[in-house]
Amino acid sequence: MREIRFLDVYKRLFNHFGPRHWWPAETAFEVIVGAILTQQVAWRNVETAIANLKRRNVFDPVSLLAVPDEELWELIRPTRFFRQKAARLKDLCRVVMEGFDGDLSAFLAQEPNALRTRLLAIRGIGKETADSIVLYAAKQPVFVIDSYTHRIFSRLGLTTGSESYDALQEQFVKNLPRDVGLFNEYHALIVALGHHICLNRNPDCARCPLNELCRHGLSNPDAD
DNA sequence: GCCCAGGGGGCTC
DNA sequence: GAGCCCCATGGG
Repeated sequence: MREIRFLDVYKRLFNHFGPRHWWPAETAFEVIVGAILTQQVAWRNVETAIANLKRRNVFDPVSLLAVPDEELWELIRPTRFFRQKAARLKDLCRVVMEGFDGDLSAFLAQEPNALRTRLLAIRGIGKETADSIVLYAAKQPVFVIDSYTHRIFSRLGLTTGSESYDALQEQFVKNLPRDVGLFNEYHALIVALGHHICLNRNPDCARCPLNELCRHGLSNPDAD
């Protein structure tokens, strides 16, 4: 019942959008930096900031820690809240340096729950950011919840829309096979749907796959 | 000019 | 736990 519906939504989204190839990053370090910088900001601004960091040649834990705060602020200014985010980036780098000799892959190779707990202990890394890092950088099967997930699945009638982060995550985990590839693709597809003719701006868009899903009552996942 | 993006923390009640 | 404010850029 529920399990089929969560998978049906996935299938219909995948049929519509195709593979999303997430996370848009070349390295694990880039995933982590992007996950912090993307908080409450459009992704294009993150791309600008990452390009700035690469151009300045400070795109690794050691170099980034050596940049004076004022200079780091200017490099990541396009991502809003740049003073906070600069401190968060440095805190993360410091954890990797002090606990793992700067070995990022060793840091990410921890047992997933331990990694998540360690990430959550860093100020400025909450559940969504931590789970994004565990899923997309460490490639462990945790399901990432974001605001689109809350909005879309309550619109579909599968959830109430007022669940906590943990409760909604639990819904996905218990109704889907625990597969890192599926979790990776599903969250990316949810974001794609959220971006596509966004829910509040153009709810009547005839081509919106969300409305398509609603009209068909999620009953025919293979007919798209 | 106005709105809002791929959040999180701290505070209050 | 919910509600509110703070952080403070840039494109449509």
